[in-house]
Amino acid sequence: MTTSRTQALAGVPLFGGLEEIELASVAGDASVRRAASGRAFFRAGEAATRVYVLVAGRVKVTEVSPEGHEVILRVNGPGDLFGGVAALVDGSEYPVTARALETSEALAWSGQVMLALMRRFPVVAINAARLVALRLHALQRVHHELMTDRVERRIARAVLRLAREAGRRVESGVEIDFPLSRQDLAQMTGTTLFTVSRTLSGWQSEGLVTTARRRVVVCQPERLVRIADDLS
Amino acid sequence: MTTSRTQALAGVPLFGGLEEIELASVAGDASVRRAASGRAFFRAGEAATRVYVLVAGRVKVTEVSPEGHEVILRVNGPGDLFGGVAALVDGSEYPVTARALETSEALAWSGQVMLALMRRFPVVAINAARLVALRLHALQRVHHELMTDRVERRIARAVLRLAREAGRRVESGVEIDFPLSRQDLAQMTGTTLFTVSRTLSGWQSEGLVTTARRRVVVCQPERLVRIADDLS
DNA sequence: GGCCCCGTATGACAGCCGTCATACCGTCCC
DNA sequence: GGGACGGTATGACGGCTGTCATACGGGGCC
Repeated sequence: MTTSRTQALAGVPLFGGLEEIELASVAGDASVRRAASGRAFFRAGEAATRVYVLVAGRVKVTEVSPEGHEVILRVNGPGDLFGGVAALVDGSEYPVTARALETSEALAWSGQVMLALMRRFPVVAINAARLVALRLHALQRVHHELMTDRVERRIARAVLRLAREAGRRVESGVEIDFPLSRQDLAQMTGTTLFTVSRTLSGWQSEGLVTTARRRVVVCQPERLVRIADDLS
Repeated sequence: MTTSRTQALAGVPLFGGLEEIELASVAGDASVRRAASGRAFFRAGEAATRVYVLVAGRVKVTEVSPEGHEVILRVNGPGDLFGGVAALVDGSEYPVTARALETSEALAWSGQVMLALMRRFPVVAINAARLVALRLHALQRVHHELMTDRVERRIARAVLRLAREAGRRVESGVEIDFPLSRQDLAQMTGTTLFTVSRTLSGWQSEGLVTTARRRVVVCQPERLVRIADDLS
């Protein structure tokens, strides 16, 4: 029971630096949450009561504006913290929605319990600060790209990032290992599904990628990198 | 000496929850850093050795891409943490540049000392995680706007934010209390100085704002809010 | 006081890309 | 197997806004 949870927490960055016994104690305070593909762990606006660490599956974190525009902020994989630090602020609400892209499993702690853990094991609080900072830096880079780069380059960067973080080797190249629609890519890169469709079509006809329904395989990463980084 | 530093730290969010004696101890570990207008506390790429808390003045945090495009990520005021969490990661580099917009003064701790403080006072680490999370959420909102909103709305939002965070009441309205050029606004909103100039000119001729060299005064905030929020 | 430079203003032009319309196709579900 | 639906493809059109050129004016520095 708890031992399998403890194993799930080994190697999770949030708990790096804890002894095994401490890890077991942390695991003992956790509850298991599962979400089928398409279901939400939590939605924006709900009371932020829990902190999650993803154990298996994949979770997309999205934000919706009052006008109804939805954007994808990131896609989390196993080991990632999410729902994170909103839950540490009393009475706050989740600012984002976390939705399973495929059947997913996470460990969860209430904000109160996580705060107690952090006071008991300061390294966990330090890790949390670091992790959020890394996420901030990643978002700063994407934000910078959005400000200064054309659409094609932004899509190239997004595809390369996803291939790096969630790629699986297949015979023809590296496949992005979860369902990814044109619309999803558009919501990550600040463009429209039409432009993404056009761009991927172009790349496909030149052999850079092969695509199918909600599938993308990167065949020639180096040419994609050239699109992403070329200083012209 | 240390007592004046201690006073400077009272009310700083990073150290919320510390007793006065503890605060004095924290202050004792700090060194004072000053930067004249236009000088940098640190630059992107330098070894991230120090954590700063701004005591007086104003600091803009910018990021430069390999192509040389510079964007402004935020403007910090007194009490704000900056250079923050990069310094907690061993051997890391600052991902951004922090430059004084006016003569500024900060307290600084080495990353090692700050880590020790966090282990001794876990609440400081928890505060740090919260603060970085708040900054992340703020950037997420701006990022969302950049993806979905037109330029005029983005500029309106940026001006309103600055007026709220760094506004000073004057007879004709609320003046943004530090030098702010068209170029600065462009680098905050992902557009060009030309478009900002055109937009502000339009607003000025309609009486929404008055402008001068690196000066912006918001005269009719409610009409600016309408531009920022109108669902049309 | 005068010069230089930075910041600003404004017009002309073009092109990236958003918007809308239409059609195709694979998948799922009865 | 057939229909419905969600995802994709592609064209036409237009406008927001980036790019470039030019000019002006106020501040600061010698």
